[in-house]
Amino acid sequence: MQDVKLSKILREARQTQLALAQRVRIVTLERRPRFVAGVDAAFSGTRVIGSACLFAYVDPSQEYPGAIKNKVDETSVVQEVEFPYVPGFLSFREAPVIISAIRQLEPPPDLIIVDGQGIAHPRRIGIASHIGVLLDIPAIGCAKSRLIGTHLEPGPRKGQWQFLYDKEQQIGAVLRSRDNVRPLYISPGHLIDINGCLDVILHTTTRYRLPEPVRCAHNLSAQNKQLLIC
DNA sequence: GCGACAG
DNA sequence: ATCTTGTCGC
Repeated sequence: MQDVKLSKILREARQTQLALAQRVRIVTLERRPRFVAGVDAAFSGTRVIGSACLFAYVDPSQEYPGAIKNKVDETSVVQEVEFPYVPGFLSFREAPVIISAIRQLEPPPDLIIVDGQGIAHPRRIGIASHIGVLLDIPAIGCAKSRLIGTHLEPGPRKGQWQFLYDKEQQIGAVLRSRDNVRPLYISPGHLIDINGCLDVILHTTTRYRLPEPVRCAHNLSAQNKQLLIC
């Protein structure tokens, strides 16, 4: 990626995003997911490690069974990094490997929680929406910090939240996933709405700030990164 | 023109 | 994201 061509590359990437954004659907989740996947990526030199962890968290026929921690499957894929990190274009850097990892999960996930934004993005197509649309699977954006939007400070207790706005539009929620921790920036990726996102995130988060599937994927990526170095 | 800016 | 030890706080 040479700087001289970066502007041209971003121009094309932007067009891709505008097309994908047309396909994003924010709707009420039809049924509670049974197989929930968490995904993340780690970097080492010129390579990127994408990981996906699948959990059978939610009982579709009953109330959420609480902190079930039964991992069903986990996958990891290594690729050469081919895109720089540019705010607003994260998906072109991380989505390819992550999608490869997700495709190897058995069984396929009913929902995916992505480390990044969903529609809380300048063009409403953050990495969670990007992945959700390409795979046609419900997806949630679960970011550790803000990309765009304004919001009131949510209360200090777990479960307290505030809407994230872009102008007058509600694009997500700022959620306290644990008592006294920095809030998470939650936003619909695809085939789900804000309420659905809060419902799933709260029921997949146990004793840490991040939802268990995402935490697992993060650890797996870091672990494989080490194996890659040695 | 000056900041802001997921991972 | 990554480079990195000890340390402040609940």
